[in-house]
Amino acid sequence: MTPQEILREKGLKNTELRRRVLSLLLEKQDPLSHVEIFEELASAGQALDRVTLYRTLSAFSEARIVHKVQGTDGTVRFRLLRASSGDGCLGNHPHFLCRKCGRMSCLLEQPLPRVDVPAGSVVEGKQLLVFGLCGDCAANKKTEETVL
Amino acid sequence: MTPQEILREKGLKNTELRRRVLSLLLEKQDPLSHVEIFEELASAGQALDRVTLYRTLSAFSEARIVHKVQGTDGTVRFRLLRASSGDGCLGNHPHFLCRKCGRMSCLLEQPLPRVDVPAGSVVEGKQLLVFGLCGDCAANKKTEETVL
DNA sequence: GTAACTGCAAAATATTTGCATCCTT
DNA sequence: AAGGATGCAAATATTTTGCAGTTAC
Repeated sequence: MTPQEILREKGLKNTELRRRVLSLLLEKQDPLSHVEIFEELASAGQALDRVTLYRTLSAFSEARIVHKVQGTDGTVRFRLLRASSGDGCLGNHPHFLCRKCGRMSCLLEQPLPRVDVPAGSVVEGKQLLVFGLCGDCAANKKTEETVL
Repeated sequence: MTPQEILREKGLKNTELRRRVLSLLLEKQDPLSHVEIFEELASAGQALDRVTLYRTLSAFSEARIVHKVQGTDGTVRFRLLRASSGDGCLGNHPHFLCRKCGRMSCLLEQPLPRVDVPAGSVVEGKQLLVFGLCGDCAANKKTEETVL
């Protein structure tokens, strides 16, 4: 799906910023933070307002174009959902967060476990976050230690 | 374990604020946020500095007196670990967060699932957060809907 | 034309740092 | 006495709100 198609389907206006954010999310299939998106777009040259980006991401989240993933680093990240993502991503899978480089990735193939909650509680969703070092950072760390 | 004993065991100085924070965490066995702790102690009458509380909670976290739980609401909460908690809490269990009242509770009896990560990654920990409505809020919500 | 969206200013919130002072050990 | 802990001021970072002007439809 193209950015235009996504926006049209959700009844959101087809503006340049929104297209750019969606293009970026389509390109990088991992969850991206507000800051990552801001810097990526800003470094691509164009002027960009943080406030508008906040509102854009909220709008996308409410329209269920993206899902929000809360990292153990305190930062929320956003990733495309469903058809838009091209991989049928529903958001209901674990995520991996590298504490060194801060990159988050989806562990798409794995299910979330069933969790029993106290009687009377209503479960609306769940998030499973695994953190540690990604392959790259684990490899570099080894190198650093060898060097030192 | 008493606050004094916990502090002594970890080699932290036995100050009044620290004792008060630990007493509170011992009393309420659920994870509490910075704000919750601040307000609870402040409403108990005594003067209290936010900065000191931040530093106190960091110190507890580094000393592994507490563990940090990141909520999907963006707020970190703290709970006693191990012997101090009286229930052998190691932090490695799911948590439930009520999106209405904001209370978080530990689902102590349940394990965290095994998660496969890409080859080369190093797993240091994981957090499973279930969110929705707690028993109280679910019950009240029903009432509200009936009334309306 | 109209509602939605944007961009700027500013407010509100959250967290961190520096430093002088105080207190526990 | 000495190092750790505190409290205040201030810097920094993050997110939200208001509003006037602009744009997509």
